Amino acid sequence: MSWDTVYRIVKRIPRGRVTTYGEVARALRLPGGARAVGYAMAATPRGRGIPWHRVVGAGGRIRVPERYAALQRKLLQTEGVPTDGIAIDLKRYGWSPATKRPAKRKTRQKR
DNA sequence: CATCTGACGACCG
DNA sequence: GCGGTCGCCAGAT
Repeated sequence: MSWDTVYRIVKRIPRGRVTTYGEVARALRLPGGARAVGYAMAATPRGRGIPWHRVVGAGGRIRVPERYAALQRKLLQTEGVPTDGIAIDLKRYGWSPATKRPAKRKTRQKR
């Protein structure tokens, strides 16, 4: 596996939603590999359509350096994700990469 | 091959 | 709730 796998998942994050490093790592069957995911995100090339800003730390807390945190919060707010508080409400804006099953969405998700 | 590092996570005090 | 430690994985040296 490589970071390409991480990018693939990150790119699937719907607009207006966020996920955590841990979730991505779990989706890759790498529990505990959240760190590697974060490292991958740090090396994420800009301009490739990779919504890196939709990946946050556990609990929806921002885990990026200030210089990027400001931009990330702004981008998220632009997408409709309130980041004013200490953390993002994952219960509402969280998105599980492993649960991405829009196949038969009989029960539509609330937002 | 041995070590260190890092946009992490779970635990513990 | 906050800060420190340990364990985790992939890459770079």
